[in-house]
Amino acid sequence: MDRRILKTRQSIMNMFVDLLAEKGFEKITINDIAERANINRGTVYLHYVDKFDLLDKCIETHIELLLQHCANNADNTLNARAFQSIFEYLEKNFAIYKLLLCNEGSGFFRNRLYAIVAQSVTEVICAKPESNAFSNGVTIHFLTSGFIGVLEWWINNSTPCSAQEITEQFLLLLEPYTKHLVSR
Amino acid sequence: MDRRILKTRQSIMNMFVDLLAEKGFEKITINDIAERANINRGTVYLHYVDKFDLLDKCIETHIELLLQHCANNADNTLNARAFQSIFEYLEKNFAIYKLLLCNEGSGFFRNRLYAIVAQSVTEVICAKPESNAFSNGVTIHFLTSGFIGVLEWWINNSTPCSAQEITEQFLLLLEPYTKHLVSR
DNA sequence: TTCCAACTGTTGAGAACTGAACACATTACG
DNA sequence: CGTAATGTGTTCAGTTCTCAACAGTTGGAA
Repeated sequence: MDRRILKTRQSIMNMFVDLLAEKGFEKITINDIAERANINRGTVYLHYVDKFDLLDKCIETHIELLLQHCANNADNTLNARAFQSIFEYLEKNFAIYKLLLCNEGSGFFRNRLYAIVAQSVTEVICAKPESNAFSNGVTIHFLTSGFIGVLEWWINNSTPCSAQEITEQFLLLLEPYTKHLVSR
Repeated sequence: MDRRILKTRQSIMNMFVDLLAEKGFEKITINDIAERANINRGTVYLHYVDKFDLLDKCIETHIELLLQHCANNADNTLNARAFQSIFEYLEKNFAIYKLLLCNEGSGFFRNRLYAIVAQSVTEVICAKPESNAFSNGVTIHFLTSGFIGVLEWWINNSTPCSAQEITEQFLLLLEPYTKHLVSR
């Protein structure tokens, strides 16, 4: 891709996240973003239709980065390493993900993450021979919701424990239900 | 000016100074600069004919910035405030000016600065009624050289004292000769 | 209310930058 | 020695970004 596009989008996204932290989504204007990013106002519209679209794309990008990080650090999507990888990445980029998960985005980010996690869980569970459509649905959403809940709690409370500790705790909780599902 | 030009030149200059500190002028290639600045190699040639030209323009730019800083902080070019302003600016941008003054640039920067200072001194001295072409020449170059010498010593020894101290010391040295020239 | 300032979203012409290619020079290395 | 690798400086068609202008909307102060 043309490096101008990459630079422009990166600049816009970064300044957008900064502004999100400073004044909240409502009060952000396209002018603000353009000014901060040192970019012509019209250029913003070449990449995003409006600031809602920018928020969407921003969330999408950070979901992408999160998944990419996991793919690099863990072979499977559902093992101890993968979980810890997620927690570590969120910890490292705490400021951004705190914003996306809680204050702003009004659930968009959570929903996207939920869908992705649910998909991964589904793949693991439905691969098992003793699968049953109904009980599977319950299990999948129980596990997914549980995981997202832990994650939100951890971020909302400003990572009160280390990534390793939360991973261990979470795996401990998971064990009784899914001994045969999650590879350690 | 088109903001793309400003951004491009700024990026090139910054990376150039970084590389200057890292490997020295000789070993820098246009490829290095383009890569670091995240810019197409050809674009470098749109702004600078080669790396020597880049060094020239770099020096010129930093001379410009130095003068601009002085203009903002002191009304006259030759008073106590102006001198301190220079020392303060050099101190703040120590890394860059150390490079330009000493290691690289092989005297270009010094010469440019010398000319500018000499010009200022000349204007002050020749405005005095008792001016005399010959003795003026001696005085001008004695004062200019003295000032540049102090400045080089201060930078080469990594600013061994504060900007205020060096200014005071310098003005003290200056006093006997130019009591009637320099306004305090 | 009216007015004013700020923001939005769009357009067009033109400038800056892009990648890719080119021929040529210099350097490193078997 | 040859030759492979790396760097130089230039060109070109195509893309992105810029500035300036536009009409329309919104929100707050007089």
